[in-house]
Amino acid sequence: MNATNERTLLGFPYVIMSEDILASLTEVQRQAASHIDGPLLMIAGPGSGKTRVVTHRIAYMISQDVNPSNILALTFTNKAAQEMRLRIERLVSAPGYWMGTFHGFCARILRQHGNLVGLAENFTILDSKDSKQALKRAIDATNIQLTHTSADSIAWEISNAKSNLLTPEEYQTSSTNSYSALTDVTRKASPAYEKYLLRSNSVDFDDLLLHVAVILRDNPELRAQLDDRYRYIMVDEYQDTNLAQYAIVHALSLNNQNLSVTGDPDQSIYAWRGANISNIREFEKDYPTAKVVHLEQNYRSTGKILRTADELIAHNRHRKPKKLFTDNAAGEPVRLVCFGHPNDEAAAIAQRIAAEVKRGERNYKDFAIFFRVNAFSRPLERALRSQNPKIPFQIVRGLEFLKRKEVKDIIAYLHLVNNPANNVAFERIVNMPPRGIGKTTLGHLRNHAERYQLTMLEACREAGMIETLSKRAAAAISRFVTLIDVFTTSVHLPLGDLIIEIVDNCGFTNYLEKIDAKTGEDRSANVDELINEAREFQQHFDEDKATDADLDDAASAKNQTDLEAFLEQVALVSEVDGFDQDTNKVLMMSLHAAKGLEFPSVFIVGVEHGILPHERSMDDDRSLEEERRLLFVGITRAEQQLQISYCQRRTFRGQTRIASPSQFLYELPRDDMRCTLPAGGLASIGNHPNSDFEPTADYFEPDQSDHDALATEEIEAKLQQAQAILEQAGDHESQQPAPKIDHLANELAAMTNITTAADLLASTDSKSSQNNTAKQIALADFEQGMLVAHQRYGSGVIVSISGSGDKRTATIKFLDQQQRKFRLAFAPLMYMDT
DNA sequence: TATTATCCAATTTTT
DNA sequence: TTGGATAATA
Repeated sequence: MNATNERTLLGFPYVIMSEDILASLTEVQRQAASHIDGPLLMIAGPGSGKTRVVTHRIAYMISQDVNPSNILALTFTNKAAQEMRLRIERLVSAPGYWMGTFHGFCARILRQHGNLVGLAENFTILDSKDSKQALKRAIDATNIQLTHTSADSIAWEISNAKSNLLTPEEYQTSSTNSYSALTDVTRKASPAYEKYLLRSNSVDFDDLLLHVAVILRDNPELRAQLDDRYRYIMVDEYQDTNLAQYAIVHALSLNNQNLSVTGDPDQSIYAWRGANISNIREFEKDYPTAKVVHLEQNYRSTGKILRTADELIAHNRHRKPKKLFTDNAAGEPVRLVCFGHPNDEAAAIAQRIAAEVKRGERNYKDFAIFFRVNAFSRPLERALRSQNPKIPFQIVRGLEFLKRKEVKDIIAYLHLVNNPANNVAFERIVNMPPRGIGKTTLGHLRNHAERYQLTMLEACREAGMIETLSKRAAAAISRFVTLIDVFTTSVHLPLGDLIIEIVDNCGFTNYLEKIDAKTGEDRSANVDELINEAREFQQHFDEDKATDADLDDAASAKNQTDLEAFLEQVALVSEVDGFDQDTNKVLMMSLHAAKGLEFPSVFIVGVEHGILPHERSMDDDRSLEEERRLLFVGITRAEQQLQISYCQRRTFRGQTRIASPSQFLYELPRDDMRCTLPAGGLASIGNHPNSDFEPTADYFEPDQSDHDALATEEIEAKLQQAQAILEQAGDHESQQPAPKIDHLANELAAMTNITTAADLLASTDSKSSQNNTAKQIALADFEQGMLVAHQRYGSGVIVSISGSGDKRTATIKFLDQQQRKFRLAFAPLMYMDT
C-alpha cells in the first residue's frame, strides 16, 4: 500500500511516495521512522542521526494520512523546534502540526483553559528574575523571618517542588524526609508567593508546567479531549524531562498511546533542575509494548574523538554499558593541552583559528568554543578580538539585551498594559523613570491594595481616598494612572509604534539620554534594538497568521494579540535560541547550550578541578556523573577536531588562583591523544604551584598525522625559492656566515617589503598602547611557510609557530639545513611580503 | 524623594 | 569583577 502525499510546486500538483521519505535512511533508522502507532522508544547516541529520524518520521506519518493537527512534537528549545520544522518542510508540505517547547505548549493550553486554575487568558509569564522579585515581595508582605535562609534558596526549593509535581498545598504536607529550616520557611513563603502570582495573573516557568499537569489531572473530560486532539505525541530529549513534563505527556497518552520519545541517558545534563533520568530508563516499564530502537552508529565524529568520548563515559557506573562506534576515519588525534593562564589558553586558540582560516582550511563558523561557566568567555573574547584581523565571534547567550534594565523596564510597561493585574511589572516601573512615587507612598498603596484585595493599579485609582497619602503623592500617582490608561488605548498600534509612544511619553527617552550623556553608555541603542525586534516579530507573526489561517483551532495564533504573543516569546526565549549558525562567526557557549549542535572543530576550555566537575557537583555520585556527561556532550559535538585544555592558574572574581586539571582528564585515552603537558604530565601540577607552563614547543610542532606540519617537500621548495631570490639579488654566497648576510638582509630590505618586529620594538616606547598594537600586528604577520631573513643566519623558512605575545616563537629552517627557534618579538628577523 | 556612596554578596548550568 | 541592596546625604 503506497500512501501518497500531494503537494504543489509552483502551482503544479505532484506526488511524493512514502518510500521516498524513508529511502535515505539506514535500516535501523527506518525501523524507527516507519513506526507510527503504539509507543516507541528511541535511544539515540550522539551523532546517530536522531533528528533525521524524527523529522523523517513526522513526514512519513503525514504521507500516511495522519492528520497533521493530531501531531504534537515537543522539543527542549525553540531552536531545536525551528530546525526540525525546517527539515520537515523539505520533505513534506504539511502545516498544522504543533512543534515547540514544553513551556510554549503549556502556555498555549493555559491561554485556553487557565480559568480552571484561576488564570485569565492574558496572564503574564515571569522570568526567573521577576519571579524572584515577586517572591521577595510576598515574603516582605507576610513578615516571614529569613533566618539562615535566603530568598534565593527558597526560590530554588519552590522551583524544585513544582518540578516534582508538588503543588504549594501538597508541599505543606509532603514528607520531606527531614525537617529543615529551609522547608519550614518555604512552607510559609510558598503559599504567599502563590497568592501573589495568582493575584498578579502571572505564572513562573514551573507554573506553566504544573498548572497544566493539574488541569489534566482534575478535569477528565478535558484531558480526554486533548488526548484525542494530540493523538500522536513525540518528545525529544526525553532524558531531560522532569516529573511535571512526564505527567503531562502521559496524561495526553492514555487513550492514544502513540507516544514516541527519543533521548540518550548519557546526555542527561539537567538533573540539577529536576530532570529525571528514570523517565527514559523506565519507559519500557511504563509501556511494556513499546518498540525499542537503538541508534548507536555515529556519523558525526572521527574515530579518535568518539573513542575519547566513549572511554570517558564508561567511567559512569550508574549506566547501562553501551559501545559507540563509527565507520568514519580515525582522524587527527584529540589534543590535550595545558596552559599557564586563561589568557594563554585563549591566545593559543585564537591563533590556531586564525591560522587555519588564513590557510583556507576552515571558515570561522567551523569553530566552537565551549566552557563550563559563562564567565570564562571573557579572556576568549579579548583574544579573538585582538587577533589581526579580528576573529568574528558570537557568544550564545540568547538575546542578552532583553535582560538589560532599560529593556526590561519597557517590557514591563507592555506587560502592565497587557495585564493590568501584573503587580510585578507595576512595582518595576511605577517610579521608573523617577516620578515622585517613593518608598513610603508605595507602602501606603500596598496596604490599601491588601486591605481591599485590589491590584496595585486599582489601588492607584483610589489614591485620592487614601488618607495617609500626601496630596503631592496622590497627584503623582494619578498622573501615572493616566499615563498607563493612555498607553492602554494605544494597544492596537503596531508594536514598534506602541513602544515608541510609551518610551516618549513616560519620559524614558529623556531619562536615558541624560544617563547616556553622563556615563557615556548607549542605553538608548538597546531601546532602539527592542523596537526593531518588536517590528520584526510582528512581521513574522502576521505572516504566520496568514499561513495558518486555515487552521480550525480556536487557540491558534490568530486569536492571540500581537502584544501578548510578543511578550510570551520574549519570556520564553532561551540562551540557545538567539544565534544563527550560518553567519561566519566563531561560536562560544556553555557546555549546556552546546547540546544538540555539531561543529567541525571544537575547543573545550577550563577543564579544571572544581570547574568541571563543578565544586557544587562533586559531593555525590549522581551529580558527579552528570558533570561527566556534560563533558561527554561537549566532546561529542566535534566532527573532526577537538582540543581539551586546562590552566595552571585561573583568575576568578578578581583574584588569580592555582588551578589543577579535572579528574576527568585522567580518564581519557591519553595514549591516543596528542598531549602537550608539563613534564610529569597531568599530575605534575600540584607539585609546582608556581610553574608557568607554556606549551610553546610541542603545541604547534609538526606532527605527521596533522596537517599543521609543513611538509618536508614544501620546506625544501621554499628554501629553493629563497635561494633563487638571493641569486637574483646578485649574492651567490648566501650561505656564508654573519657579516655578508647582514649585507644580504639590507639588500632584501631594499627590494621587497620587509618588516622587522625588532625594529618596531626598538623604535617605539613599548608602554604606549598604540605601539603595542603595532607590535602585535607585526608579530601576527609572521606565519608558517614564510620566507624570512635573520641577521646572523641568513634566509630560511618558518616551519612552525607557537606561543603568543612576547612568547610567540618561530621554528625556522635555514639554508644551512639547521632548524632554530626564535622569539619573534626579539629576534632580528625580517620577512618577505611576497 | 532622589541621588550618590558604600558595602556586600555571590558567581553553574536554563525553560 | 559584577550587580544589587542598603545607607547617607542633598
